Amino acid sequence: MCEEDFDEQDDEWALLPDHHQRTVLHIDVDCFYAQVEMVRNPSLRDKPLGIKQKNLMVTCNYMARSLGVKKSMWLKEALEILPNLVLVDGSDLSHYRQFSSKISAIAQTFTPHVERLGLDENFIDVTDIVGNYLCAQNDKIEGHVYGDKVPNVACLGDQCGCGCRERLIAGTYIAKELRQQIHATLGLTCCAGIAHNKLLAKLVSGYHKPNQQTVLFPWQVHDIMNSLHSANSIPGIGYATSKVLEELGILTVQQLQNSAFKILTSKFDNETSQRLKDLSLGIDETPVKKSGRPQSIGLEDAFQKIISVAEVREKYYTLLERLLKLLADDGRIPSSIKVSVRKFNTGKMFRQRETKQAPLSSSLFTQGGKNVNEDTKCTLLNVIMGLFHKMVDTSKDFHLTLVGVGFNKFIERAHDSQAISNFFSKRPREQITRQSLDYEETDVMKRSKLCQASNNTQTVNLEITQMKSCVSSSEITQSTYSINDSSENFKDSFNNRLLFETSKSSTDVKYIGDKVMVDKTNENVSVSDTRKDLVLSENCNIPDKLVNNEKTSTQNPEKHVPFLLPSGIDREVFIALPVELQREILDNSKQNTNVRTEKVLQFKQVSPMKNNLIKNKKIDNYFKPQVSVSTIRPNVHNKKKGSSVSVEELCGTGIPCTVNVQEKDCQPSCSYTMKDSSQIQCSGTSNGETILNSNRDSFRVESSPRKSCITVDEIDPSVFNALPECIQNEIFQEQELAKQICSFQPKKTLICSNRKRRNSVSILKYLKKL
DNA sequence: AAGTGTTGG
DNA sequence: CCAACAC
Ligand SMILES: Nc1ccn([C@H]2C[C@H](O)[C@@H](COP(=O)(O)OP(=O)(O)OP(=O)(O)O)O2)c(=O)n1
Ligand SMILES: [Mg+2]
Repeated sequence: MCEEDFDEQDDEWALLPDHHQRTVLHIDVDCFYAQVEMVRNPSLRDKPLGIKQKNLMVTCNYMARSLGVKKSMWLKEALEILPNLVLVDGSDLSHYRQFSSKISAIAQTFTPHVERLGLDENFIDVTDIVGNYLCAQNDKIEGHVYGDKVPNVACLGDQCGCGCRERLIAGTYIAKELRQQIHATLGLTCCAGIAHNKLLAKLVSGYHKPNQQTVLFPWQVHDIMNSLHSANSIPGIGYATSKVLEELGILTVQQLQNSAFKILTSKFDNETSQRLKDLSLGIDETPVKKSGRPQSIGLEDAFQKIISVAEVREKYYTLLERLLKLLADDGRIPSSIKVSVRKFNTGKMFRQRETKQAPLSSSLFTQGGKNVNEDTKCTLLNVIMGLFHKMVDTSKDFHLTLVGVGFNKFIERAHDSQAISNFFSKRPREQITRQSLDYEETDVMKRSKLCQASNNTQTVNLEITQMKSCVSSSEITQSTYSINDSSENFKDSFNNRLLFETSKSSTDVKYIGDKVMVDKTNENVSVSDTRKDLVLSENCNIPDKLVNNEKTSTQNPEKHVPFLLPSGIDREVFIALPVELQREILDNSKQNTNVRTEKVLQFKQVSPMKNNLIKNKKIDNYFKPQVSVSTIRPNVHNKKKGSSVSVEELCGTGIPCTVNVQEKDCQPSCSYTMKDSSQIQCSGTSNGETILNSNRDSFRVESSPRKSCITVDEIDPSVFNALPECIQNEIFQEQELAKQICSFQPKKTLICSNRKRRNSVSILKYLKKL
């Protein structure tokens, strides 16, 4: 055991002041897959429901849980406990993905700082909007306070004084509103946790389930951390780490809190040791990182046994066909493929998978457009089988239990010269390529007046929620939340995308008590029939005063943030834009830079250990990137003259390198040392053009004078709107980059660009308003 | 364990 | 490329 348990004297721990500057929400949908299935088929609501994949019941609804069934049970096991368990196959994730992206989209109407975790969880950093929800003179809290017996207790005294109390209380209003919107829009209930960092928000969100929310104040951190038992109940400490901790005699969170630095560093590197300690104390400075589009798209298939190459090929082919569809929907081009197998293990199931990757030529995908041709399929299958043979010696017997394929390292689809002729002609919207299927393909909804409505209405039984319909057409037929006559108004013929706000004829829905009013173009039509179960499910507990709301809605913030569009952006145009662009417009208009929120990362994520011994003295460690990529670009310009060296990316390319910035004769000059030790040199010229010379590759660099920072409102909206989505996207990327650079240090400005970006730069000048 | 996804070394 | 972690 660890005899140094209470040895806190060694000052090797970096003892940081624990800040409470942020307000972070974590939301987690209740029994996600099961709820989605119940929304899709309401007759399942009053039955114990399990969702299965193969022989596993991945989740089940709360009724089933109350009857003794647990998440992640074997089907067999679950049926023994509950023979009349209703089962729905959940192998097809597409419905879950759709709902998932809509959840994130709703969160993104509050703030862009939304990080997805799996399909049903989101972290939301609401620090920059809590100000809009601060209410004078009230201690009223929405939902539970950690440790309370009943919800809505008055706030205990402020034991901190830094303002976190007010911010967190404001956070409870945001969480409440967000949850209501998710419910009103999608029919899903969820839990929320409100705290000053991600770890605590996540931990606390699970304290009252289902359909409830809980806030944790900084002075309760000690309590909540000590209420945990085994170390691996901390998110981030998984199986492997806790096994190693066990070897050190560290089993509980408390033991980890009291562990000595030296003990941990005997098995983990310094960063990890510090991170583990911090986690045990509830300290977590990791930022809420905006989730972009997925980094990988993959499929796998598990089975009892496969022993012939023919079967393997068959399996891979089936997966490939499905995967290519997902890929086409995504719209990007993968530059790498990954193939995996799981071999049958006689003994334990150590060593789960093996994978092999191979680069892919982008030309495989640039020809047929969306639908890859048969040749490509064939080529890919051959690549896959090639990789397979690297893993499995087929001259001997083999026994596989899983095969998988995935694409990664995506690049945006290039737009070639033919596109330029189309820039100024209006193309039918249908021809415009869709950027992504998933969570980028989301909707923006208007929320501003909604909570005001609820503020003014105190007499109804249920809190009023008024939303524009935003269910997709496919859901309209299935969801009880649908509105019969809404299809025309809400379906965007463009790419089958639904808009939350469209024309004047959009339909408002009000949920009032157990009745629903449909308010169409200001003409009230009451709908009474099937709407009852629409309001709030009778099977779900509805605590948190969703039901008896008395005055709670008056506690909602007066101030709300409506969408303010930057000048020059027409609302209609805005709405027609892909969500990604909408978001960027909103970002830009708020003058947000990533730098503010995505601060220097002081702690890396828990990292796995290698051979149970982590190097901790290698000089290397001191030169690992300390900042997230998005902060790097601006930092380049803050570098001191002379020879400051740090790890960077090669401006905007994502390629890691070491940058050495110097200034000679007022011209920026820097050299980049790439990972493979190759060198890229660059020096500025007076005409604003810079060419990078590399012994490895050629990079085109444009040193951008300030005037090239073109903002969207310099572009005629109608012209802009007529552009293909992909070009619009580029322009925004360009602007984003320009904005960051302009807002930092225009003095030394280097913009590295690839070919694609150069195109969009050159076309910008044609788009400026006269 | 299904089936996916992200990240750090 | 893989291990570790997450849902
Ligand atoms: N190992 C896992 C864990 C989860 N999921 C899926 C099924 C769940 O429905 C969904 C969300 O996971 P959660 O852990 O949040 O579980 P639930 O949402 O189902 O239940 P809870 O109400 O406890 O959040 O992800 C999965 O496929 N495999
Ligand atoms: Mg969940």
